[in-house]
Amino acid sequence: MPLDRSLIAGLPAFSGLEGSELDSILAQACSSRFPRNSEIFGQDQEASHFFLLLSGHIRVVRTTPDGDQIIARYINEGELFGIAVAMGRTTYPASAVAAVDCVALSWPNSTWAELQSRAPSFAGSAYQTIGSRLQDTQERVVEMSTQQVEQRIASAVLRLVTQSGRKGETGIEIDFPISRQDIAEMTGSTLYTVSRLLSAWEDEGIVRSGRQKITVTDPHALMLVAENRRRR
Amino acid sequence: MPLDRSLIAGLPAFSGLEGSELDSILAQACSSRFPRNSEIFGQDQEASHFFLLLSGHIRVVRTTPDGDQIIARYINEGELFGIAVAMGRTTYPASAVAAVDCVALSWPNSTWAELQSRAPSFAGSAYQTIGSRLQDTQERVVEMSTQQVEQRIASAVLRLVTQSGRKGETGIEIDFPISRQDIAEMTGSTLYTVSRLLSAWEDEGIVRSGRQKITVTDPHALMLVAENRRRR
DNA sequence: CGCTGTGTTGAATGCCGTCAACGTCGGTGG
DNA sequence: CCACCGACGTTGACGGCATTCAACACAGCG
Repeated sequence: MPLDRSLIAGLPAFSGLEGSELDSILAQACSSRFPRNSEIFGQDQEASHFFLLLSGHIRVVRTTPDGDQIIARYINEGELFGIAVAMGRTTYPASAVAAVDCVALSWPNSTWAELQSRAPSFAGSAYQTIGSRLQDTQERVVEMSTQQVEQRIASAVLRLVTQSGRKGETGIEIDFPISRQDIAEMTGSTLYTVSRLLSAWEDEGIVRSGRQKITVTDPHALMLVAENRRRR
Repeated sequence: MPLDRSLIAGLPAFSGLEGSELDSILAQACSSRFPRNSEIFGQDQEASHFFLLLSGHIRVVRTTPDGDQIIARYINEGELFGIAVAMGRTTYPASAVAAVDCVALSWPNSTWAELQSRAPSFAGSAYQTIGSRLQDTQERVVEMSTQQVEQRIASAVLRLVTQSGRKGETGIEIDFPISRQDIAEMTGSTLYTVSRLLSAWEDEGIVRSGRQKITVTDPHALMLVAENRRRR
């Protein structure tokens, strides 16, 4: 079954392309389903494809030689990932794991060069994606260098709700399962510290949280925490 | 005076280009001298040019709203910098300061699009530069998340000597002036801790250091420190 | 009904940041 | 040439933040 261009027509990566161009791009793509917690690709694997996430959420994880794991970022719907080819890499620098059941398009890396010349605005958006990820990562380095754990965790939770938030009954909730350990791996902290802080914030009425679930009930207060301007 | 193509012919950014193409690229470039400690461009400034460092060393610095400074990286001879345009940015995300007297080529951003189509391999190398900086920065996040200060500082010093080292009499030395404060801003530490560690390493015969100068006399031992496998 | 993954909380330790005081070098101007 | 001054470097003492370890609670699931 051919893929319908409506899948991708609205995405920023494809803005400025004709319908027929969309079709020819899609003709080379392949759609796949990835169940929750399955690995889409592994760190240091030979990079064979690049991907576009159609639905779900993906966790990008780096593992150190001695087994520590770091969450590099979460990928949201409509974003490119696994674009090692656009960076001139032959292996994936991290692994990608489905945080929930996911659907993604994939293209063989061999199509990259042709795609780039046929649809330069698509390639351009890939480069821009890489650029903004560089910015994000630099920002993270700055945070880790200058802020203490509470502020970093508050910032991380804020980013999660703004990028992947869903309106719930009592506030904005992160719409995929996320554990204390996950937050720790995003902030260079430990699950114990995260647990303590979430408990403290819950006492202050800023968040509500439970098993693999975080709801921010007072985003403004959390912002003050992130900026270390909270009155205590 | 026109610029001679020998200035750039050997650089990886221009590999695979014809001599005449080099000349036409150079025709649009402008060569400038930047004295030590002068600012080439400032953080959040409108990005007007991109640059290639011909000689010297440049420090890329991010400043936080409350005045903390972080050294994002050092630029070495032959590297591109200030390539905000390749990331689709309109402002520079950090400032660039000459660590020593420098000479750099610069191109107006307006030439980027034409350069990209006329010499795609040049643009490609810019994208690869961005990609490898993303990798480096991710690596730095991993280090800051998993290693303690002594290991991070050892790694930073090792990177400096391998990327910008010069053989001295007693070992490999970093060939531009660098202070304890600079190392601290590269590692998310403080000048006090850096000073203590350098003193300790000097007692162990791993480094020799003085005012704005660091010489590694035993790189292998420093590597063991970086990997936390030193026998004490 | 146990088992595994997740979350909570207390207590103790220690790394490293902070502050203070002092030492030293190098450039500059009288 | 010398005195001065600012930038840089060193070292000790102290303290706090966050990790570490341990023990327990709870949920979901086979």
